[in-house]
Amino acid sequence: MGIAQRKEREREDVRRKILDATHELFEAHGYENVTMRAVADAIEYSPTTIYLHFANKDALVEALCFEDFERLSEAMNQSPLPENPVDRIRALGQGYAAFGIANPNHYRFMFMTPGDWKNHASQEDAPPARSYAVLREAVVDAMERGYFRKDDVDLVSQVLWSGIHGVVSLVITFKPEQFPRVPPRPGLIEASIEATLHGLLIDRKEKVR
Amino acid sequence: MGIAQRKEREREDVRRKILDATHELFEAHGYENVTMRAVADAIEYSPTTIYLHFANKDALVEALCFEDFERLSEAMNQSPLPENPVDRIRALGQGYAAFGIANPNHYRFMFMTPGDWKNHASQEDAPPARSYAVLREAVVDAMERGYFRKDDVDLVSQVLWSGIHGVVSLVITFKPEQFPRVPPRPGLIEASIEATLHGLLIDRKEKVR
DNA sequence: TGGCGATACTTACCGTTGTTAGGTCACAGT
DNA sequence: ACTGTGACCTAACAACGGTAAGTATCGCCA
Repeated sequence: MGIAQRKEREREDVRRKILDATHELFEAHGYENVTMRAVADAIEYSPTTIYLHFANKDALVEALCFEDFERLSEAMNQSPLPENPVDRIRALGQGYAAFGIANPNHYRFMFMTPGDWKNHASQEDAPPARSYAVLREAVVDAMERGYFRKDDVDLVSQVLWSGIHGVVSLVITFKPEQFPRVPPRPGLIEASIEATLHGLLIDRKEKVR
Repeated sequence: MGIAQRKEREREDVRRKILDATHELFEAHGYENVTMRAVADAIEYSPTTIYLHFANKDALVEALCFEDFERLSEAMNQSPLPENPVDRIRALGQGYAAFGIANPNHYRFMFMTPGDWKNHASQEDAPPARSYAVLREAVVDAMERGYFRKDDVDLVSQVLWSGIHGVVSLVITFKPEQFPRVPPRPGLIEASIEATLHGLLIDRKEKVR
């Protein structure tokens, strides 16, 4: 019965081609300049073929978005994470920021564009929830080990997340070369992480770095 | 010579109508659902008339954006600002956040969408620069009066700005009703401001509130 | 071997978008 | 009264996301 499997494989190949082509177009031209026809041209199929694999453009981009969350998750867990929870939060933030800066168009769609994908994304096992869970765990750890004041874990996690997200999205939106008057300062990412962390730490004189 | 003035006034009236109609459509349906034809319908002119006042859709939205920056500036300076620089930063942050939450579609275009308007926006007297200048001044004040460590003023200003921007943009993107698993915690805005502030303050035991 | 049914894929089209070309028409200046 | 300017509209363009209906290919069973 190798035939059915071969057909399935071929189908998967086309799907992969579509996703890869979309990924590249995304990266090169951003979301609003990615058209179904451009994707079709890139993979050398007619535009309608895409609809055999994805219900519509939203579904296609959503699928791509899910893969990007996987990549983000990898970027955040890439080096072995420090055992110390505060250092771990630092490392997570750095990985997160590096991903966002390196993939601005993807980041923009993932975190700066409203869309229905969130309904699926809020499921327990979805990649977005997993990345958040890693941060949350570090926060729990930091509280248990006395680095952070015991508080609403999600509140503190969201303070940390929104802090780093603010830096990344600001840098993405106001690209230095386009906004020359007050360009994002070098070291802004580190400074932001440190400021938020120090604001959350119980005793700032404690040796954390 | 009242004729030329009357014509100029009429012309300005149409321009105002266009901007007001766009503003309302923006608020009601968000950026991507605002079409030139919808604006034209709203003001009871043909679509082409809009092009007599604005070069294209981008220029129209950019003009609207500038007016929004004025409104943001007002929202931030609405109540008499506290004399204490730290309290002032708090008040500025609250005003900023309130504006963003109340006008998510406008905020999204102002701070979460790249565009060429930034080239104009970076001019000294443009509203975006003015809002930033108010914050910056508070930071200078806070440093001079010993609340903040003396440091790169723009770096610290941007840390504060990106902190509050992160909260606002996250709340806008992940609307609680659409992202039910981990909705933004109540008090997130205040907690974020406080965390960043405490992280920047020289002596956290100092009585600042 | 020849016909059948399913699946992959395309062409042609629909309505809508931003935008432009070209024409109409009122009206102020001479 | 004539003319030219400018406001305004109709009609159309190309490109978009998406659909309907057709063609062709290929494995399967007689």
